[in-house]
Amino acid sequence: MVVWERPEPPERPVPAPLSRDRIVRAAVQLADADGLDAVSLRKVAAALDVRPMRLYGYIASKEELLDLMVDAVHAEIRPAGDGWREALRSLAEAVRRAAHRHEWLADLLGGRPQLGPRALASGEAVVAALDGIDVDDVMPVVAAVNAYAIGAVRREIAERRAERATGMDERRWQAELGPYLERTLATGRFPALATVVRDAAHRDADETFRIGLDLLLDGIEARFAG
Amino acid sequence: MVVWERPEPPERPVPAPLSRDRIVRAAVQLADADGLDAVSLRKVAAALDVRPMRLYGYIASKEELLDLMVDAVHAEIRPAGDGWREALRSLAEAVRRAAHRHEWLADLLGGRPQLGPRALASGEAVVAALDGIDVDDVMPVVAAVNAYAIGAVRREIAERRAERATGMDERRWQAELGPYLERTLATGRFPALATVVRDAAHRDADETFRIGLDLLLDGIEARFAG
DNA sequence: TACTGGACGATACACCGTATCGGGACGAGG
DNA sequence: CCTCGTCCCGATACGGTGTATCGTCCAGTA
Repeated sequence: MVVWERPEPPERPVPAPLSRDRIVRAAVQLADADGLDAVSLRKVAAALDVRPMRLYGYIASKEELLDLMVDAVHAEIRPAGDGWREALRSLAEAVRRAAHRHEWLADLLGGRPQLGPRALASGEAVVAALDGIDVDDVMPVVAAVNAYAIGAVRREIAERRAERATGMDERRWQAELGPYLERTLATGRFPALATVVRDAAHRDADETFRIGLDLLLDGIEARFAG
Repeated sequence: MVVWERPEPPERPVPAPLSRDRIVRAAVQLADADGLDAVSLRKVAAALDVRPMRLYGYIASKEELLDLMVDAVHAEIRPAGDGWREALRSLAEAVRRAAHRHEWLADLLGGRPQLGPRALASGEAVVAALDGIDVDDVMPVVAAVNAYAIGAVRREIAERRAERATGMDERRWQAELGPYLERTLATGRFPALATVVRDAAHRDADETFRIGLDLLLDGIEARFAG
């Protein structure tokens, strides 16, 4: 059959150009939109118009994909500011801001060692800013600030989710947990707790985070940079 | 057929007596032995010689089972000691010890609000010990120590697992991560980090945890109990 | 005794991560 | 240029997950 009347071959779907970067971006997008549970290799593959097993050319397991996602977000975590104190504070606050932008980060933070290039770059930046501190003290100090940031952020995100889950309202969890807590405290089994909840000023999340961070930084200053 | 020659009905397995407590104990045992991934409703049910759906009479979802597991472990977390400082320190160290006994706890800590009776009892005990501190400052202080403990413990357990995964050896991760880190630091892209890793004294996990905790407690003391 | 309401849990569903291995692309040898 | 062998890709399949559904069976009542 001559070429003039021979039909073109069926439009073969161009194999979607793929890369770790594209895969990770798709996964992050899914997680941002619908939470970490929405990240499955099948869904990521579908978002890229690709069959699932194709991904295994770029990653060895789902765990690796999660590691890559965390490292990708570390690009947004760059300490800035003059002096060790500002560097540490901005590190902690950058972690918190990143977790606000990507709530799923709270589920992953601290779950596995972060040794990707962007995480190391964050570490490099903060360690470099700590040159006023004895080299033997740098690691414990950074570790402490990191630990605080991770724990505080997890707690904050967990609370935010619990509030959202019980009815989408902002101030009071009306549906379940609020009344449960009130009832439980009213039993008198937790008198000190009840007093604090009743009488103490209720701080918002920003303030709570800042207070704890300041306490830790004060302690560091007194010990190492006095 | 007369009863004399009619066989007895097949020995029906006595329906295993069940309770939340038994279910949670079985789940904790599975998690202690083989990690959190080994906890599935099917495996828990099998351990209790029961069909999976039976469990839904006692819990509404797997998430609730995990909440119950965390609360059960909180029975081991009781702050002790005289004065607010000792109470906070022993709280943090009790969390850490619990996570050493139940590594899976690190995966769950801070992931959801802890409002079970045993978790509240821990909170009650520590808040009661803080009566020397202004009522408005109690929550932020406890939250800060809790945040630090959660973050530090997660980090520590994550590292321990990474070491174990790369070849079961204690001091040096020979298989993968160690050499990777050395190679990466040798590139010169992270000079400050490389200096610290090369020159600084390497602290063990106990010491690292204690240092960070002391820093935080110092900061609290300076601000609120001075 | 006959009926009925409700609780229980076997079955089934939708989905997961990934091991396997058939088939097709491609390079080498005749 | 054709054939054969190799290797690698990815469709298929497997063994698992959490839990919705709804048939079955039993207890309680009329």
